Amino acid sequence: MYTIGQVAERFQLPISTLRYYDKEGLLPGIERKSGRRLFSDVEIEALHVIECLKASGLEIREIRQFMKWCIEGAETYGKRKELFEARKKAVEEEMTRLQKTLDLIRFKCWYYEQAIKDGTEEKLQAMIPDKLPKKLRELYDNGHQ
Amino acid sequence: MYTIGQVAERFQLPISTLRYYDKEGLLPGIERKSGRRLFSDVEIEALHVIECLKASGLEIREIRQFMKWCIEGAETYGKRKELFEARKKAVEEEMTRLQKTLDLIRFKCWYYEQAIKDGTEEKLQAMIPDKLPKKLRELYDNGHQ
DNA sequence: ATAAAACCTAAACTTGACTTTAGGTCAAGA
DNA sequence: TCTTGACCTAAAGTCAAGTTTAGGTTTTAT
Repeated sequence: MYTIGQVAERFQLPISTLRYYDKEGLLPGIERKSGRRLFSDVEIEALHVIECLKASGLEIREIRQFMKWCIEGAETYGKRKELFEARKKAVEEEMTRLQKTLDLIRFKCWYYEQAIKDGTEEKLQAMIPDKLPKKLRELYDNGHQ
Repeated sequence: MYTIGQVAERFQLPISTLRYYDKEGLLPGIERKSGRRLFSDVEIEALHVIECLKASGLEIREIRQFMKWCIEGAETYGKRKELFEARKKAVEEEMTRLQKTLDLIRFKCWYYEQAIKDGTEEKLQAMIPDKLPKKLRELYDNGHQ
């Protein structure tokens, strides 16, 4: 059993955030001793899942719904699985988007490197439409679809 | 030259968002004709960069700073390059984080699949600590570092 | 010429996820 | 015992990134 301070330290989260999660129903059935929250391994695991779902882009209110399903037991296995399947898809799409973002960023890094190395921006801008090396041209185009 | 409506359509953004970007200084020096904004290729390119920087996690106020640097000309090449280098690092880190998130999500998908297929949650939970196939065990651990 | 569609501004409002504040309770060490 | 640090709640505040509203102007199609 851990105090709220110990858990905050372990997850590197402010205590106020843990209280907020509890208030929002993300830690249903957490034990109390004379008013103080007692975090057990169940809550530690819940916090791992909360961080995972948050990182996947899920909102607090949807995480609360998931926690409700957990309490309802076996009858909600299907809903819970579908939720994670949907998060999988969302995260995969976000990674694809970030990969495209990265392509354009890499192009811009190269672009400014050239600009610093050998000339004015004007020269370079004239260069983009047709004289770009094939690989960089692809990076540029990727960023602009 | 494009109207705000045409650009909104092209980028699939609400018109109000384009006005907001302009108000926040993200489209410096945009032309006007009798009060109406006229988007040229310069603004189209700016919007591509705005979407890229936003996707990388940059805030509006920092994108405004970047746009100011663009106006200042060649003397800010260094600052602009450093900004993109920093965004590259940030996006790479985010992708690493999302990969870990995905590992845990995949584990949860598998977990609920098992739960639905062959039994109660209790049996499964007892199974996690030691009887997990090696590959899934790794997924689980990845999600909990 | 006129009416609808597209545009404009300023200012207020919204939303989500916290954080801060104010005022109090509890417990462990000196 | 006392006091200090860790904890508690409710309610208000904050912040970013828009969105909505209200009232007005301009363009375009009939």
